[in-house]
Amino acid sequence: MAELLSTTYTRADEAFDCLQTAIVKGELAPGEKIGELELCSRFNLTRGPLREALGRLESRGLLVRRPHAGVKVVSVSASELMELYRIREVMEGLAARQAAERMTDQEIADLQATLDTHERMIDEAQGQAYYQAEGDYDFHHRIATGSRNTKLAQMLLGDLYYMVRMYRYRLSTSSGRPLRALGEHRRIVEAIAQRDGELAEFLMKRHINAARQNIEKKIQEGELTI
Amino acid sequence: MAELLSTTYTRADEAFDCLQTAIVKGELAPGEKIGELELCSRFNLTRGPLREALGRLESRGLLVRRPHAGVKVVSVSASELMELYRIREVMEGLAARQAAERMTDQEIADLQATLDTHERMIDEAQGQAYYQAEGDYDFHHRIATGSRNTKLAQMLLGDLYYMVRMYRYRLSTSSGRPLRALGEHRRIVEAIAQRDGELAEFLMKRHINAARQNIEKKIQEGELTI
DNA sequence: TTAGCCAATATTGTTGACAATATGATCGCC
DNA sequence: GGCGATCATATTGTCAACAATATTGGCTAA
Repeated sequence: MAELLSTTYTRADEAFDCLQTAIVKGELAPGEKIGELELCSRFNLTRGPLREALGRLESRGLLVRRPHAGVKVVSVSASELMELYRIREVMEGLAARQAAERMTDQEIADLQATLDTHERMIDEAQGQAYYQAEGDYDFHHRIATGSRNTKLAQMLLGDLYYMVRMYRYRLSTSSGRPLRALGEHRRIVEAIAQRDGELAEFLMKRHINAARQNIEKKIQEGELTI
Repeated sequence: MAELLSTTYTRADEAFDCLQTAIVKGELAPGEKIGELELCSRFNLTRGPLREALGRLESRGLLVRRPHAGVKVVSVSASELMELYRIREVMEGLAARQAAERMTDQEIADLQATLDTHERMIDEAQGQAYYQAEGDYDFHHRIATGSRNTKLAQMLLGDLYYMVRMYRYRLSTSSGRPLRALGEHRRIVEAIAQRDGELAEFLMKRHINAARQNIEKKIQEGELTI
């Protein structure tokens, strides 16, 4: 069924991955207008596969194209970023509920183990927000997958997370937040382990809501410019 | 800024639209394997734009591609369709809440007017499920747009609805449901008109949940095969 | 001086030919 | 006779040249 082990990796896939990570990491700045030939030379690609990748990325909302005028990386305003978090809130709430109903015991055990890893990371690499961000991503990734809701996972992992991650990279995490976030993660996993879907949904929604408010505060304080 | 009036319509766009409607209308059956050359002759296209359109459609989950093996229309199982409704439930709940907060009075008035039109349609074209489906689509479309949440509207209108509509076309609406659905629509609009976002969200979620249960029942009764 | 128009240019959109690969049938072997 | 490997074929992936169009700079006129 799921032939994701398909070893065949086409140039268009390569182009897609390269561009996506470049956009997410900020190597291609939001609002930046980029030419096809420039991208070709930069990633050693030809225009055919590149254009196919551009089409996919446009479809996912990471860049906008105007016929004959070129392509530019999407720039998300502060208010749009907040809207993204509102969407995450309800979708990940659903994911948590379904994960509580459907994750295997093994998966839950693994999830708890990763939280321990995250805790060590936070201790060791104090202030290095990068690891925290990666750990956070890992946590949400596992729950999205654990929901066993293919489309939901696809929308979260394929669409929303990439847009959110665009801003994670320049978001200096506030000193207190990582530990509080870890605590929230633990409570969510607890609820999942107890197969309490309703509680898991509630906690997840509150967790993402808190993250949103945290970012909103920073934007208002001018620590984060978008 | 928003040059959506951009009159330039590229071949790839054309290909995309043609294929999308063909898939939604069932002219390309789910699970059907289709060759590129066949599609080219069928829609009078060349392979370049076609491939770009295929990429976009794959990215939206309407078809799956395996390198060198061809492309086939996605086939959604009954359980996956139910999962789609679970996603709709939370996302449209959010849309309704934000619509209650943000729609203009004019938009709300228009929305109420369309409900009157729908009522006439149901009266006149008794049993003609097609009009009911279109009216229903119109209703949900307006609320998604009215949420003023760009990404949310994009995900609903660009992704989910097309997948759901694939099955709308072969779903014979049960005699009682259209009128009940209209009543639910009216109550949702009422809540929006009173700017009661919480209630609008609750009613929308219940509305979609009812639709899901309706379909689920039909599937179990064997009236609808997927 | 500035506003509007026009043309040159560079970029994108499109096309058809070429290369690589999965499929399916044939043949040989067990 | 059934099963596995091999090869031919058709289909997809890739490429480079051609056509169409939006932008930009300069020019003219008010």
